[in-house]
Amino acid sequence: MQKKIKHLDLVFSALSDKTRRQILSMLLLDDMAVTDIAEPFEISLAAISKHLIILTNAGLIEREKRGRINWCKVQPDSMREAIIWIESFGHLEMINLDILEEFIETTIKIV
Amino acid sequence: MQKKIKHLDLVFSALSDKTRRQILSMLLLDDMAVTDIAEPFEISLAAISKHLIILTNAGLIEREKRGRINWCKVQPDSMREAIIWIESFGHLEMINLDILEEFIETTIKIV
DNA sequence: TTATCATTCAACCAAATAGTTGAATAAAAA
DNA sequence: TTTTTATTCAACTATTTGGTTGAATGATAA
Repeated sequence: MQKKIKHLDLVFSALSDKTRRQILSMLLLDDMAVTDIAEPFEISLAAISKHLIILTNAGLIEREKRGRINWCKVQPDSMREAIIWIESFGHLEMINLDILEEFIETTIKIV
Repeated sequence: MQKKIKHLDLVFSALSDKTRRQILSMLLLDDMAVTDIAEPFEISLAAISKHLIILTNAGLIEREKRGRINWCKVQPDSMREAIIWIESFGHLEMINLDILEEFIETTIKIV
């Protein structure tokens, strides 16, 4: 139970940064290497590396090192707990599917 | 669009603190005054007041001052955007309703 | 009016965060 | 072997965060 509390902190905290949400959106489309993830951003590679460590600690992504490439992939299951928590508000109304669909079409922009 | 980005930051950041999540859970049951919200916590009233300001800025709660009492109520709609964002992961699987129901029964504890 | 209650403000502190640059490590390519 | 590429580490800085205490404000009660 104590572990769960900590995990929720880590997940929400990880999601509270625009850069990290954008990274997750990118990884939704395909697994990527650290250098490629960093490419569209203007901050340093070391800064991106730190963001990836935070995402990894929250369980939101997983890493696999093959050769000198460190592959990153999104780990959607890690958000289950956060979804449950956040869904319990709004009196459990399921969200409007039209809005959801519209969102999907613009995922990358809404970060 | 820039505003939306900011708002998501504020919501996820507000949710990343255990005390604030607990406050939201309490407010789900009933509207409360600041002093009553602070009662179960061991930190100072001023610290609780700061948490409430953060929750207010994120739009997660609303305040109404009647007399010298500052009433707080949860504002579930403010989470819609966050729900949409977070739901887009896990490939849009709706969450398991059994898990959800179990969660509801223990809402206050899982913070 | 005076005292009390509810809440916030102001000033401060310690720890965490997000960024930097330059060096270190480790694998692949030349 | 030497060089290049991919990534992280180390040390540093500026800002933010979550907490404190004591004073200030503003409304109600005595």
